[in-house]
Amino acid sequence: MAVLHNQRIARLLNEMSEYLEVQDVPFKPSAYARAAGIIAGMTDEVTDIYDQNGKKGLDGIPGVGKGIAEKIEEYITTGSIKELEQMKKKFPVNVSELSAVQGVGPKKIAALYKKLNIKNCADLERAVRAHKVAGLAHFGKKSEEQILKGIEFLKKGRGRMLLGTVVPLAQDIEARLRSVPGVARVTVAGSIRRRQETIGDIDIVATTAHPKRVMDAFIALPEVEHVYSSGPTKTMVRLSIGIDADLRVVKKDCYGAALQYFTGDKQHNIEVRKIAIKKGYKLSEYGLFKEKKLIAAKTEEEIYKKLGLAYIPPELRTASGEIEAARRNGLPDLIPYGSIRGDLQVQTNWTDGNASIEEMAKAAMNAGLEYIAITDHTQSLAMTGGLDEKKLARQGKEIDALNKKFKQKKFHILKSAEVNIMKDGSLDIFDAALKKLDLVCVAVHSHFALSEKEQTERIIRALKHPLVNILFHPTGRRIGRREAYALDMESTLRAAKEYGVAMEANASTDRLDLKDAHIRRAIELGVNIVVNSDAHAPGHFANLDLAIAQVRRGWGKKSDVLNTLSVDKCLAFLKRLKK
DNA sequence: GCCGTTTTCGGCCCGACTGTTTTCAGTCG
Repeated sequence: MAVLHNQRIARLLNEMSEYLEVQDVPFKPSAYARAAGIIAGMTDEVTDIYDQNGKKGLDGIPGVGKGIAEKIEEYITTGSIKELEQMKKKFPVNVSELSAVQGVGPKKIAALYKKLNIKNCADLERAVRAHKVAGLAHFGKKSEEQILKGIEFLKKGRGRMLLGTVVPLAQDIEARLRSVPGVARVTVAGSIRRRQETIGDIDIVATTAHPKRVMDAFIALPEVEHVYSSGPTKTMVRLSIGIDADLRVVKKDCYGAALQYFTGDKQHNIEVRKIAIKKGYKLSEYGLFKEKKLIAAKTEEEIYKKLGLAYIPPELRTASGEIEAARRNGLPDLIPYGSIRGDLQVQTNWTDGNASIEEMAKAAMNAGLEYIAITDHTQSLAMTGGLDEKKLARQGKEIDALNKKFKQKKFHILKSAEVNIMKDGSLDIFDAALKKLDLVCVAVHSHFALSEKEQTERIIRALKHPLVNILFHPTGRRIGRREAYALDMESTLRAAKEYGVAMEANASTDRLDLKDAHIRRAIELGVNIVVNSDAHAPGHFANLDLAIAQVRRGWGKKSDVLNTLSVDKCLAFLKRLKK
């Protein structure tokens, strides 16, 4: 609940920022966007701060001053912000929808509205297809092509939401349904339970002796916008955030069968049911039956067991070899959630993070971590104020001092950097400075459009560098926003193995990069994985489990992931890899 | 609209890249 509230305030401030920006208002947009970013990453509840200390308390939040504090207060007390509503009236354009199109920003949105009365993506697509856009100032043929491509991409991702967006909401709904009197169990199943990177709808299984009470509570949730259908065992609704949710209520005795039925993906379920048929059984959401006799239904474990299979963890139920492996008892012992001991990608306010090194360290400690690596951007990523050799040295001194301070707490801060890989595969920091770091991490942030051959050669050259330990977000994709750059993953992974570089499983909600399939291949090739949050704010350490989920989907064990080790062992391992 | 060991007023993050231009606006994060 807490997180959702902050997200909501952050979204509103972001909207303020967008509308101010299209109106070419100077400086205010970045002030609003900054405040939104900070609030989105906060672990404390803004409404709690307001309840306890009023506007003064809000003023104390970094990035929030008198003006924005007033807006937040207005939102908390009245549910809307007058100025935002007025701006929307004056400029009736879906700014967030249009700016989601790659290459379309505030200036272009303003021009498109003023010249062609374009208010949303549908308008834009029509205008582009009629070639009305190319004539405008600063728009040409290529702009039209780019816009069309951007719109197509958005359409492909339509209707699916990020795992990291949906999980907190689903867990929140789960908790609220569980508190309904008479409810025995509630579990979110479906693609969320499998921890798939994007989610099409929320499937919930509940057991109770009083189905109607749960259904009524479900329909009465404030998030419910529309009820498609509702009966004693199944209710389907649309939630206001733009995703459907289904609640299925079964008797306590067939809980396992229902869960099994609603968790596996389509193909997994078909395969499992085929096995049942072969053995003379029938499998449904009500149980495993021989003729009419119930064989198993209470737990998933007993159902799989009766079918001659080991228990298959939800993340693996995708019909990609898990059933054969379960039959010969060859499933991997998956890395447990919560087993990361140190986070090796953390940004701070030295560049584009929004908290100090000390604040991030404290948040990491609170999240149960034993160490973090500070990995701010380097100089060629100018928009983030990337660090050069001098600044890296200065930052190193600050880290030394903090390590002294945290000595009794046995918490360790490592010196590192997210070193930018240049177009030719070289790094933008001299080796002499890199040698002073505890570990060197590299990443691509530009020249996304190189051919597959060029991109692969470029990255492999960086991996070959004798000081490089980890490749961050190896494919550069942003789910639903930007495709991965063209990259020969097989060659890249083989190079990582040869040159002793670990691959990151990045937990940022729209990255999840490497993704499950690549992780699985990496592990097959003996490449080590590192699970990182890519935290830019104290609240982001909570994302680590999202990447652990992807490692699990990639059949990863604890021993495949280097930062499940203690800080000393992890560093020693990375050094040994390089030899 | 926010912020302050250069400032309570006057700055606002330091740049690369693309596609549009014919010297530069707009986007990216």
